[in-house]
Amino acid sequence: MTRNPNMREAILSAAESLFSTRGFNAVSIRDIALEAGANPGSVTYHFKSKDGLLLEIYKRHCGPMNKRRIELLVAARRVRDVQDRLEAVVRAYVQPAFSSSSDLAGGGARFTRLRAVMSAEGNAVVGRIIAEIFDDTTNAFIEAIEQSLPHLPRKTLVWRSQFLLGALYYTLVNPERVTRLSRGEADGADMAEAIEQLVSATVASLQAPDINGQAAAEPAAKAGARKAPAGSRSRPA
Amino acid sequence: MTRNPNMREAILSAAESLFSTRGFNAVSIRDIALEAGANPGSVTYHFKSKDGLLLEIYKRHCGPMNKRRIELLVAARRVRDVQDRLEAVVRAYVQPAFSSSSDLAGGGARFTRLRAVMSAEGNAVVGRIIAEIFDDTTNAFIEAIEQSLPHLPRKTLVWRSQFLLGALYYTLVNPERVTRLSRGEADGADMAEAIEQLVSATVASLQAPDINGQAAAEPAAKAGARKAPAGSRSRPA
DNA sequence: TTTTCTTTTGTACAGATGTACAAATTATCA
DNA sequence: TGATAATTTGTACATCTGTACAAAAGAAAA
Repeated sequence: MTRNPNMREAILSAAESLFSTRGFNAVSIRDIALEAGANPGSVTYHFKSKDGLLLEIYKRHCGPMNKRRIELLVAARRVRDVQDRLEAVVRAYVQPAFSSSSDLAGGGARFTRLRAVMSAEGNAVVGRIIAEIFDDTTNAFIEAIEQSLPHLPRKTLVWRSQFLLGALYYTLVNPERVTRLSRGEADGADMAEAIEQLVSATVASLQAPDINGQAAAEPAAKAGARKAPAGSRSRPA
Repeated sequence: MTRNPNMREAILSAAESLFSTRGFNAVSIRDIALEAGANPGSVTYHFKSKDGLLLEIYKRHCGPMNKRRIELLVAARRVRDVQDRLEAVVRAYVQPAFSSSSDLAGGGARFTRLRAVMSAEGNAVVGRIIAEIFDDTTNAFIEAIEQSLPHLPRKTLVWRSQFLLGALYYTLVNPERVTRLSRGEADGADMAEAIEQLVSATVASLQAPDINGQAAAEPAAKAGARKAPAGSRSRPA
C-alpha cells in the first residue's frame, strides 16, 4: 500500500481522540495531522473534508456498537427472573457504550465520549445520525424495559432513559470529578466500577413509582405487593 | 450613560445564549456582537478578551445559584420525615439548576446548559472555577444525603451524584430527544416536569443498595433491617 | 458653554483555518 | 523491468479569528 499502511486509521484514531476531548471546532485539521504523523493534505485526501472525517468516525462505530447492544438485549430478554432481567437489559445498554467488543482502538468509551461532546456542541453533522441510528436501538430498549415494568407509562421510561444516557455521557466526559469528590476513595476512570454503579443506580431509578402519585409497585411478580413508603415521594408534575 | 445603557448586559446575554448552544470555539466575537447589536470592538472593551467574557458569565451566575442551593438545602435538612427530607435535599440541588431565583435573563437553565457544554469541551478557563466553586456546594449536598442514607459508603454517593449531574446536564442539552422518543407524549423542554421526573428517579437511585452485595436497607430508620433477596445485586429499597 | 470621562465605532493586523491542487513519492501490476 | 494507480507532500489562497488602537460620538461635570 503505502509508507504507513494504517495512515487512514491513524488519522481516524487521532481525530477521534482529539474531538472527544476538545470538541469539534477546537481541533484543526493540522492538529489531527500532527497527532497522526500525517500531512494535513493527506487528511482531506482520505476524508474529503473535516465533516467527512467526523462522519466516517460515526460510520465506523455506530454499527458494531448497536449490533452488540442488540445481541446483549436479545440475551437479556431471555433471563427468567424479572429483577435479573431488568438489570440485564440495562447492562446490555450500558456495557457496549463503555467498551465496544470491536477491536477499534480505544474501544467504545472514546466514541461514546465523542458522542457526548458532539451532542453538547449541538453539532449539526451528527444530529441526523443520532436521531436516525440510535433512536431505533433506544426504542428497542425502552420496549424491553416496558415489559419488565408494565405499570409505568412510556413517557416516564423515556425520561429515565434520558437520565441514564446523560449519566453515562457525563461519567465519560468528566471522570476526574468522581475521583476528586470521593477524595481518592473512588476512581472515576475505572470503567468496570462505573458500569456497576450506573447499572445498579439505574435499575433502582427505573423501579421508582411514577410521579403521578401512584403506589410503588414491586418490579413485577415474585415480591408480595408492598405499599409505597408513607410520606410519599410523589408530587404533582 | 450611553446609547444603549444595557449594552454590557446585551453582550453577556448574547454570549451566554450562543455559547450554551454552540460551544465556546464555534462562536466568534463577531457572532456575539451581531446577536447583541453591538460592535465587535465593544466586546473587548467591556470584557478585555473572549475568555474574560466567559469568566464574567460564570461570575455572574455562580454566586446566586449556589446561594439559592444552600438556602434550599438548609430548609430541606429541617424536614422531619426521612423520606421527604431526602427528596427535599435532591430537589434543593436540582431546582436552582433549572430556574435560578435571580432575575438574570434566561434563568438558571441557560447557565446550567452552558456549564454542561463547557464541561464537555474540556474548557480550560472554567475548569478551575468548577472545581473550586461547585465542589464545596456539592460536598454539602453529599453530606446531607449521607445523613439520610448512613449505610451507604461515601464513594457510592459520589457516583450517584455524578449520575445526577449528568442527567441534569443532558436534559438541558438535548431536550428534543425526550419529545422525539416519547412520540409527543412528553415535552423535553418542560422544565417543571423534568425536575419532578429527575427528582423522583434520583431519590430512588440514591436508595438503591450498595453494589457490594450488602443488604438493602430501608432509607434510614423507620423500617427494620431487611436482608437482600438472593440472586441479585440490586433491589429497590 | 467647555472640559473630561466613558463608550462606541471602524479599521487594521498577524495568525489560524478549511480546502484545493500540482508535484513528488511510493505501491501495484502488466 | 516499465506503466499505471494510489498516496503523500508542499504550497497557496481566501476567509475567519482574537485583539489592538485611534478616531468619533456621546454623557457628565465644570
